[in-house]
Amino acid sequence: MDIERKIARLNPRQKEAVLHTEGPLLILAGAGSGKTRVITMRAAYLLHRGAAPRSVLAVTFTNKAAREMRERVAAMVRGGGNGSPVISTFHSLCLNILRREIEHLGFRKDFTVYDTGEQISLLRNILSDIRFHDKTFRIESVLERISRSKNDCVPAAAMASSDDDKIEEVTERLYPRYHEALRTLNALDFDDLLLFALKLFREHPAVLQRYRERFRYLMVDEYQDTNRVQYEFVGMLAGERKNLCVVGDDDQSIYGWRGAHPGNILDFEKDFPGTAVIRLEQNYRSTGHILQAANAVIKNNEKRMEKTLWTAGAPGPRVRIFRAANAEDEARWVADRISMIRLDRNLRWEDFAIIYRANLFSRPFEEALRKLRVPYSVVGGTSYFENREIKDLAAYLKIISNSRDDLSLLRAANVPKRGIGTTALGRLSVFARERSISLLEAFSRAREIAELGAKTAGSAEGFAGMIGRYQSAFQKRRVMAETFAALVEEIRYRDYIRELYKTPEAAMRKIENLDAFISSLSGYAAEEAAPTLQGFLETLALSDFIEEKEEKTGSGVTLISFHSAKGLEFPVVFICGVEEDILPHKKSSGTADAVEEERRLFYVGITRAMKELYMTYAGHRTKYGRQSAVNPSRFLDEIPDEALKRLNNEAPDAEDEERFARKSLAHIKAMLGE
DNA sequence: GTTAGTTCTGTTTTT
DNA sequence: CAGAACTAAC
Repeated sequence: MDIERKIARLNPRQKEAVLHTEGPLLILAGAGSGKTRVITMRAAYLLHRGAAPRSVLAVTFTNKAAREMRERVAAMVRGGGNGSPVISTFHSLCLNILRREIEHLGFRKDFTVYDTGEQISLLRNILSDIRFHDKTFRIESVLERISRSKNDCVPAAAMASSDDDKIEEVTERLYPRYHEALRTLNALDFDDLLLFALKLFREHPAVLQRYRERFRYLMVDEYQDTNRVQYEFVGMLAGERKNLCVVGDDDQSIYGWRGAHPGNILDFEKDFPGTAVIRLEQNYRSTGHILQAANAVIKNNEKRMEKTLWTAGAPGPRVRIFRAANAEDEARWVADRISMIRLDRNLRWEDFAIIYRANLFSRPFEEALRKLRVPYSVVGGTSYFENREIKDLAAYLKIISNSRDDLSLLRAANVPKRGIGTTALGRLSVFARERSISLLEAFSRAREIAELGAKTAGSAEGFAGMIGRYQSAFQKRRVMAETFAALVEEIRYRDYIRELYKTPEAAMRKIENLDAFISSLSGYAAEEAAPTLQGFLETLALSDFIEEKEEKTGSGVTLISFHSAKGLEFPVVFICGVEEDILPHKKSSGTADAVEEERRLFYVGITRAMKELYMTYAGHRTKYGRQSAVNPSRFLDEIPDEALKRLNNEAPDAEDEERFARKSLAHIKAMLGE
C-alpha cells in the first residue's frame, strides 16, 4: 500500500490534516489549496488504519463532488478493498435513511420527492382551493420563504417576521396547508429530506443510536455552505464521539441567500471544544498576481477567518482590466482576445472561461463567439428536468410509482389531451376528498360521479386502468426501459410533441430529450444491482445522473455564472460585467452582510484563474430595453495597482497586441502556404 | 377545452 | 426587450 508514500509528499499542513483522525477537526482550505486531495487521502488513510469502510461517512453538497471523491478514494485503496466508505450528498444520504425509516414519521415507504416545479403547482392548487385570488405576490417568494423556514429549522408558527409583510402573511396561511397537502400526497420536498431526517433523529433516539454506532468517522465538505438543518443533523450524528472533520472556506460562502449559514464554520471551534484547526493556505492553482488580487479583495470582509493564499510559483502577468463602451463591445473584445490568446499561448478553447453574475449575460458573449466561430458551451440556464416533456413523462412514472401522488396524476391526466379538462378534474378531486380516497381511485370509480359525462367518465376509468397495468408492468425491473417505451407509445406522446411544436427543429430537440430520458432509465437499470422505478425517480429528483457538468463544460469556451464556477478552474478567465448594481448586485448592496457575500462571489471568480485573469466592465448597458450609464464595481478599487493593468479601446495592451498581430499574420501565411 | 392577446417582472440555484 | 403566466374570448 503506497498511501504512506503519498502522504509523505504532502505539504506539512496537508499532512497534519490527513493524520488527524480522532476528535473534531476544522480544515480551512483556501481556494486551490489541494482540498480534495487532502480529504480523499484522509478517507483512504482512515481505512488504512483499520476503520471499517462502512463506518466512514463523507458528505458533500453535489453529486459531482461525491462522485469525484468516490473515484479518487477507490483509486487510492485499490486492492485493499473490503468495500468503500459511504460518500454521499446530504440529500441522498437523508433520502436513503428515510427510505428505511420514514414509517416512524407516519409516511409510507413509497413516498415521492417533489422538485421546485411541483412545489409551485402544489401551492397554486392550494391557492385556488381556498379561493385566494390575491395576485399581488409571486408564488416563488412564498416558496422561498417556506424553504427558508425549513432550512432555518424554525417551526411554521414561529417564523421571524421581517421585511416583506405581505409575503409573510400569505406564507403563514399557506404553510400549514402546504404541509398537510404533502402529507396526504405521501410526498416530501427537497428541504423535507433533511428536515425529516433530523426530526427522525430527534424523536427516535433508538434510530439515531443505530446510525451513530454505524458512522464512526464523519467528514463534511463545503461546510461553509451548510444550513441550520444540516448543522443540527451533523451534530446529532457526531454524538459524543465527535469524530467530525469539516472542510471548507468561509471566504467561498456564496449561498447565504439559500439558507447557508457561514456562522457554522466560523463558530465550529466554539461548538466543538478541543477542535484542531488547520489552515491550508498554499495555493497550487494560480499565479502570484492573481492571488495578490484575490487576497487584497477578500481582506475587506469583516466577518472571516484570517487566511492569506500564497504560492511558490511565478507571479505571472498582471490582472488586466478592460473598460468597454457597452455590452456588445465588451463581448466582442473578450471574443477577440480569446481567439488571439489561444493562438499566442497555444491553448485549447476548453482552457477559457467567461464568468458573469447572471445567466442572462451569456447572450452577447454567445453572439460574439459565434461570429468568430469560436466553439463554446453555456453552463446553467434551463436544466434538463425543467423541460416539459421530461416533466410530463416523469409525472406518469410518479403516479405509477406512488398511487397517492395526486399532483402528478393531475399533470399526467390530460397530457396528451384525453378529454379530462379542469372541470372534470375538479369533480374528480371533490369526489376523492369526500370519500378520503386517492385521486387515482376516484378515476377508477368515475362512473359513480353523476355530474361527469359518460365519455369523460370512461376516459378517466380508462386512464386509471392504464396506470394500473403499468404498475404491474414496472414490477419486471429488468425491462423497465422497454415498459417505459411502450407507455410513451401507448399515450402517443411523440405525436403530441410534434403537434405542440410548430417548427420541426424544436420538436426534434424535444423528441431527442425524450429518447435520452428513456435511455437514462435503461442506463439506470443496467447499472443498479436492484433497480426499481422508485429508485430511478430518485436519481432524477436528486439530479444524480452522470452527464451534468462534465458534459456541459465539455467542449469549447465555458460560459458560466460565479455560482456554478465554484470548484472549477481554468487557465484563462474573463470576469465580465464587473459593475455596480451587477457585482455587487443592486438587491444585495443594502446590507453589509450582503455586500460581503457579493465580495466573496468576486473572490470565487478571481480564484478560478490559473494563469491569466481579465476583468471587464462597460460604460453603458441596456437594461430592460433601456440604455443607461453604469459605473465600475467598487471591488475593482480594492485591487492594488501593482497587480493590475488597465486597458480600453484607446489604450490597448500595446506589447501584446503587436505580438498577436505578428502571430496571426504568420498563422495566415502558414495557412496560405499549405 | 383550446387559443391568442395582455400584463407583469426582471440574481445567484449544489439537491 | 423578452419570457412567463394569466385572462378573455373562441
